[in-house]
Amino acid sequence: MGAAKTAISPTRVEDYPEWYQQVIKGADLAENSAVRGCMVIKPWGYAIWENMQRVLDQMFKDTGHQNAYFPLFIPMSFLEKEAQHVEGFAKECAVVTHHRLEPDGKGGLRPAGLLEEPLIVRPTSETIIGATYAKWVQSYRDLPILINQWANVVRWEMRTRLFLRTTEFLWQEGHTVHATSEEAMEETRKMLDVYADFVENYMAVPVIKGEKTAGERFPGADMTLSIEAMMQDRKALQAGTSHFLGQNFSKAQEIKFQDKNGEIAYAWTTSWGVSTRLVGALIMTHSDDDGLVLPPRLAPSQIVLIPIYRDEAQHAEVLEYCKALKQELAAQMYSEQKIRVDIDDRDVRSADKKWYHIKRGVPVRIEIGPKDIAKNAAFVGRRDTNQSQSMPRDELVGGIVAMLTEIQNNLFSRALAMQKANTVELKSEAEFREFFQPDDEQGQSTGGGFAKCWFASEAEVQGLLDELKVTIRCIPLDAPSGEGVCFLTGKPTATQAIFAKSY
RNA sequence: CGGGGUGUAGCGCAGCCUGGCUAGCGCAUCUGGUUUGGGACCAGAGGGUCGUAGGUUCGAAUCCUAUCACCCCGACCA
Repeated sequence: MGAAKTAISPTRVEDYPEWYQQVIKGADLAENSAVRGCMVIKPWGYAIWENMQRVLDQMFKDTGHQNAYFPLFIPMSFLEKEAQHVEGFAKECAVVTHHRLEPDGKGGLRPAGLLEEPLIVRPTSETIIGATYAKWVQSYRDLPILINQWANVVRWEMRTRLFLRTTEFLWQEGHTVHATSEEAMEETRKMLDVYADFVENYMAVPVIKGEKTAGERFPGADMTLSIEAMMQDRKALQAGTSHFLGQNFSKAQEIKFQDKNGEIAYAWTTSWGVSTRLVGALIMTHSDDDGLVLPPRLAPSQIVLIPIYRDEAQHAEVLEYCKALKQELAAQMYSEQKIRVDIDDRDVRSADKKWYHIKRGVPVRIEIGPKDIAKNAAFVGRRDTNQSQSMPRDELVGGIVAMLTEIQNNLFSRALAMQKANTVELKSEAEFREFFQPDDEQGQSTGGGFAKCWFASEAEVQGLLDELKVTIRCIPLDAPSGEGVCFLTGKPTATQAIFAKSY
């Protein structure tokens, strides 16, 4: 066979960033809006996010958290209270300075009603939530506070990309308060585990759990944990973070309480979040040159039935058969829910329908025509392997749960194999430079991969990292604890980290 | 904010340098027909203040001036 025609152009190898855009377009997930840097999330993309939300929300509740909602606006003075935090976010804040519009005399409008104190559109809510918690906490009996909110936030980024980095994005942010450092630390770790569990078992994206170095920490945190995933261009994507905030915010905002001994103590806080960026991670981990590939557990539609017919009489017969088959499939449980089955009965050529659903990543496609009905069979296509075959109807109905499970597992193991194949241990500057060298003259596909390296000091390696556009992703929680030798300076060190190019 | 670029039909573009008939092409859309187990073919149709404002000219998508918007590279980043 010659070069096969792909549904997405360019291919991943030809131009990865452009391929990513085209997958989103082909799957009809989202599009750019009239507002710079902000996206419109379309129904198919939003349905994926809703599935993510549903699963995560249950996980949060199962670990003792409740949902609440805090304001979109934060008084500017709140942000000023935690020095590191201000510094981290000041450069990317949307600021509301007026509360009214009036005619400008030239047929247009102009802002009026200057606010006494500017309001910041939340880039994250530590400050407004902390200020609220300060009022709620009096006694050790009020602790812990375990709250999550689903919200939108705004960060005025210079360059945006659909799902990966947009000016406004959707996320959840958990904010908790604890009486002791140990308890807050345990919460921080627990929520990282929840994220890792979700991303690996639902999104089928393998991750590395680790701790951020001081230079990569969340502004105002004592410790930041993250999960890092490898995309198909071998770049790293931070998929979730969990922060141990120590007493920094409680001191800045007076979150204090009387402990069992009657002493006044500052509380210990945490925060943790994942965003619509996860949709980007999903796309870049599994999709291929024919478009989106969705893991069954998160696919809005897990199975699509495509009727094939020539005339109205056949149409009626085939549709009848599809409806009955749908009922049998949809009655079964997969991943604690009824299987999501749709019949695509649109007045569109069947070949077009097939490609439509391939590009949208539907895990299982079932094509039904008169010939299949005669054999009491169905023509079944799997999106993960792109293989299709005729199956007896009984076998299909009886084996559908196993098939969905197999697809889910296959996606994960494929991604894990990819990650492992591109993770290496490097011991010298020469090896390091070689590893992160661009693959071609245009500098395309420059991912390199994950490099495990011993290093002695963040400051000492910074120059090299800037030069190669590499960052320290994390110090893996399971990193070796012994003594090593810094790959750059040769100094002895106890720290091994993962270095990678990143999004 | 620095350096480059682009604005022409829903989308993608040509035309501009060297001004000239009714502003074109591909995809998409609609109609009719032929097709129909695989991303169809033929014929036809609809759809444009050529980013905006001003200027030069008998005549401007094309030349000049101003302005707006967007894109790419850099600093920032879930």
